[in-house]
Amino acid sequence: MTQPITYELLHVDKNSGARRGVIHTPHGDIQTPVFMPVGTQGTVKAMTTDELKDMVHAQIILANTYHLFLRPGHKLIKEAGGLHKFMNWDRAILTDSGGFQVFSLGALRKITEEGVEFRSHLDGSKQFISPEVSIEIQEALGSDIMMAFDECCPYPSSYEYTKKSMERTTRWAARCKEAQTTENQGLFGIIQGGFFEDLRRISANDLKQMDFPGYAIGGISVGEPKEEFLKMLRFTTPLMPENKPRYLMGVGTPDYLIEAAISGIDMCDCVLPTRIARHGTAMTSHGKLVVRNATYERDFTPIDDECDCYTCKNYTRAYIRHLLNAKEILGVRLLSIHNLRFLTKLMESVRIEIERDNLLNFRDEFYKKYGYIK
RNA sequence: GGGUAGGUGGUCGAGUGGUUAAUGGCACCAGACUGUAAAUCUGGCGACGAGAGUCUACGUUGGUUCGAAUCCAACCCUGCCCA
Repeated sequence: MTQPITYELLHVDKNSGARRGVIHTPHGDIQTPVFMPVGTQGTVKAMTTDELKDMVHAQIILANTYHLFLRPGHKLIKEAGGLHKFMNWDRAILTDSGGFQVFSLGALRKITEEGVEFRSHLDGSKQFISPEVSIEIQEALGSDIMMAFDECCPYPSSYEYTKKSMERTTRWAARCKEAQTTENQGLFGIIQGGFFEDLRRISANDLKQMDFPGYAIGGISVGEPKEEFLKMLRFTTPLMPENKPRYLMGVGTPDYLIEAAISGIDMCDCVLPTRIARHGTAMTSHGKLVVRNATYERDFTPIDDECDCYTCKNYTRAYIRHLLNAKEILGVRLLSIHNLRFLTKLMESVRIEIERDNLLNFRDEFYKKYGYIK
């Protein structure tokens, strides 16, 4: 069968080693490195799909297996014609497997070799997700890229626990691959191993044997110090195949995204831009800006004077602060548009700078203005 | 004019003799947020002080008491009812 997800390497930055490429999917090409907005429940919170295309220029978005399984149910979405049709999005979709919920719903789940029993955060009911169930759900959703069902370990975790967990994740990955029945979806393996280099190496090697069309790094950016993050990122990325997409899960902040690209990552996703937008904070070229704060009460300038987004072209800090203060939905919407566009724009710049072999200089310039965050 | 209920910190509103600078909500101020249990959560919120602490406060004035937002008196003001 022809592989539905393929990676084409266009250029490698001679100075940083960063990759400029294209991922071909059944729902269009993705220019990489790419930032993928997260739309857990079949919606990037507060955004219409037209806004995601026209204002944010999103090439691909995420959705979540666990959440859509609980509500409205994957069968309903299949009945609707799949998630693309259900949510009116004709570009690529990547679905997370529910693996992150094994981590984030720590208190509400029980892990066994067979799978994970969750207490639904919605109604407390018992739910069970195994590698096979996760794939069944993701196939029903019809995403372009499915993720293997994994466990994302908390930070810190002991060597013993991390090792057991990683080995189980590897066995689960094999079961996911075995369970897949569709030919128009690509299943990515997830490298785990916490903050232990030998475990990362084992995980990467074992998963490579299974020949997935793409690989992800999971289990970092879970609250560790930045040095730890960078160390693990720089150690793990070179272990990933060069001819396939490399996806760093759950990142993030502008500085992390640039570092990821430099180390050779092609894809990143994060809830941060939309979440902090809802909480009143903007990402800007000069660092983060808490628009809620009283300092901006009479600031009639845009969120970011260097931004080309709809929000920055049309609205002021003072107005957005007022909307947030008055709890008007528009404030959250405008900030979400801005934050998402800020990151997709950042990645556009990253792609251009890679082509010019100039990403390292770009990073230095960016940090000068943005502030290097430890 | 008579009766009645009441006047508490930005606001609404608890508190009816001491451990009360005074519960709580809201407003306000700040912080956190990284494969979304998140339009959420945490903290602050009389003044001065880095702090220990000091001072000023529960309509006003006076009183009772070791001690008063809490009890008493007069006055001022507000709501409601009657004339």
